[in-house]
Amino acid sequence: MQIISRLHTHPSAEDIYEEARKTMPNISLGTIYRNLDNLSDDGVISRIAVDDGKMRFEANTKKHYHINCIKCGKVEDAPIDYNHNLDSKLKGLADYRIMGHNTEFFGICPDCIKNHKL
Amino acid sequence: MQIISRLHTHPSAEDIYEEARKTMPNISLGTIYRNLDNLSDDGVISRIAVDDGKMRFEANTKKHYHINCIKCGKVEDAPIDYNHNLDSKLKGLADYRIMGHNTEFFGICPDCIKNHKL
DNA sequence: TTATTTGCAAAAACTTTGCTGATAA
DNA sequence: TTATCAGCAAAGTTTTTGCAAATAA
Repeated sequence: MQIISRLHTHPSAEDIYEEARKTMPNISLGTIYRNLDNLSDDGVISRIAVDDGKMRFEANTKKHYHINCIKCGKVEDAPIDYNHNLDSKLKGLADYRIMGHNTEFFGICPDCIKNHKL
Repeated sequence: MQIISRLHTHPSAEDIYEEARKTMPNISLGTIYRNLDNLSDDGVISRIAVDDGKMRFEANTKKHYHINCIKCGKVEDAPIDYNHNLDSKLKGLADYRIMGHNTEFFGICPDCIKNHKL
């Protein structure tokens, strides 16, 4: 938990594992996944699904959006508020019991623009 | 391509494989993945990342949103328009070169509400 | 013939699970 | 002591890849 709070990088399980091993060299990846599951079931951390196939985690459980660089894969918080209004709007249009939404912006980050990476 | 156009269910690679085997019994999953990659690189189909770990595909390449049932996993198009304005708004706030966004609603579908599945 | 695509099987990437021993209550 | 959690390794799921044979240009 301390590790996730400390990292502001939206780490994957593997990232957290690497970080954890610095202080607990014998910890296993299975333990990381199990604790990540427990923490997110308890609502203490949140899971982020990015289009790159791996789950990411963060300590910020407040609803907010992310922005993902399609070149380097970096994920950051988007500087824009969660639109609760959108959920209300959809409630009137769909027969679903709407519980929320996730919005993920994609684009090219300043670093990759500067390095004109392809 | 015909298969994806015909199915309106946002199928996964596995779903498309099952469907393809009905007419081409010897087709392999590797071929499905390769063609799915080619088609989406060419922009003829689009990829949808849902939080359940597998990619889904659809023939509709027009920007739109999805709604995902957290009980049965079903994915449908959300009856709400893409908000181009949101991209413009973020362009003024972030140093990213914004290319678009994906919004995925989550909730419980009518069928699962009716069957009060847990 | 030359280039492209396929089937097949193996491997890769990410995540989950079973089991035994360690730790905590 | 009894319940919970960890390490380890095996297995599960989804996706990618190497290669020789088949097909298309």
